[in-house]
Amino acid sequence: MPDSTFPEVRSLDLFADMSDENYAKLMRGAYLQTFPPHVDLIGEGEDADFLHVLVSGAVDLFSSWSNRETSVMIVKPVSTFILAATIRDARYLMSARTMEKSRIVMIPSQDVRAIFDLDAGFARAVVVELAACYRSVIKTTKNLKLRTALERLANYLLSRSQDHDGALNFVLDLEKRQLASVLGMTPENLSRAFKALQAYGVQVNGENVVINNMDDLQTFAKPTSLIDDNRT
Amino acid sequence: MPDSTFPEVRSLDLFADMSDENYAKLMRGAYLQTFPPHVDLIGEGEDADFLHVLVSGAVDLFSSWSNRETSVMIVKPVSTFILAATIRDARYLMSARTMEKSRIVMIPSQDVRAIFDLDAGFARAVVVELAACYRSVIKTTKNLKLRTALERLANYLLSRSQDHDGALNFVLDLEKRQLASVLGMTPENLSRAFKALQAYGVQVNGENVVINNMDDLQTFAKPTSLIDDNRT
DNA sequence: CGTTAAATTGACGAATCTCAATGCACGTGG
DNA sequence: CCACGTGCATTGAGATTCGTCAATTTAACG
Repeated sequence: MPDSTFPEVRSLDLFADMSDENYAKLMRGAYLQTFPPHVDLIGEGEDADFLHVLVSGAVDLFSSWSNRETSVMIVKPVSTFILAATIRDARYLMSARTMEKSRIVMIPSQDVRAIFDLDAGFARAVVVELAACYRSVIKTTKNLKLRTALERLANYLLSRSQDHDGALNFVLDLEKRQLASVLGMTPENLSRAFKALQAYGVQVNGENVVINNMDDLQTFAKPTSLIDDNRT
Repeated sequence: MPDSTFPEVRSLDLFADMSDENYAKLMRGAYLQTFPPHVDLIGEGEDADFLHVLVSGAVDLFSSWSNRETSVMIVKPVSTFILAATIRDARYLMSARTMEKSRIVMIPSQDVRAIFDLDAGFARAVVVELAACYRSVIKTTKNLKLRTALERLANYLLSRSQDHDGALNFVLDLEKRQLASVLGMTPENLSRAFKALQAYGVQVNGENVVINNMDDLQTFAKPTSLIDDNRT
């Protein structure tokens, strides 16, 4: 609420197209908060009172049922989360916790909905953002239903390699236990999956990954932009 | 293009709030087509040239990878499909085929995007619709990652019971092979799952389902509105 | 009826989870 | 500096879930 209008937030695609006036209105009731690692931010089932914008750090969006828990997605800066619940004035479908020290801007949901009606540029950006989120989750579903755990892991490694400009060695950006949950498997199974990928030239040492034979791995993983690409 | 402006479409939430003028503009380039059963409408990977509105019949949205195929969702009238690809001017992530004889209105994607910018009511409706779709897919992901196939089936039956006003017996609205694909299992596994649910008082005869002991089934299935509810 | 596709059943194997034990890193406090 | 937690990762053994293949039964429809 102070003078600062959160420049990192302003430059987000979601807010870039709106008028200064409406942006100011939107941020009037917002506040920036810093959280330590491993702090619960949101519990699934709660009302979506705020749209959250992750400015720095990392947030785990997870869900529980019947003593089981799974990580649905990991949010990296700078991006928003739980936009859909805010729009629909509904309950959160996922819980959220910080993975590292994180700075988060919280914008009252009712303000988001109000400004949405006032600002066509913002409305357009929300739609484009939501459509991207939707497509991303569809890809997750296809990944889960069409592939085995080993295939999901292989494609995950190829994706990370792409993120590093196609590098043949890189560092995992997630704890293995986290990665296992994201990929829909147990940590034990992940360990064995890494070993199984040795047959395709993958070496893993701690958090370091080396792809010795990109062709072999790609032949096995059969990546496709209709599942693995984060952009289109 | 003719006089008819597709009243069934007009009354959809998505189009209800827009001006007559903009609705007319949107429908200027649209056309209604009737398809026989089991006709391919869309192949994944193709450009999203049209927003589709299913007026009657049923459409299967499915996806293939590496010789495998899975049904991601079933579309029932009256609703749109592949709105997200239209909005983002991207390629379809899913293929579509008719399950029965179906009437479908096809609206050029560029018109949808153009009218979106002109009509705030339409913009708002698109966002609300997309947010609902997003939340629905999140629930699908949770269902897949947190539950076994048997649990998914049990909850599916409870959902269908709810759809029939809580009736203890009802008729499956999908072929079993289709249902298996939607639930992420093989037809053989579905057969055995139905048998396994006998232990909880479920009787299946052809397409007829009887729930003899709702409490038993609910105790086993542990349904939750954060996964199973289609509305919120 | 006869043809076709779906559904079921059985036998088997692969994929995955669970439980328990061990190993390994990292940080704290002595 | 080292002992010792603590938590994550790994490994092994065994059970469970689930998929595959083949054969059979059932249902649907001309």
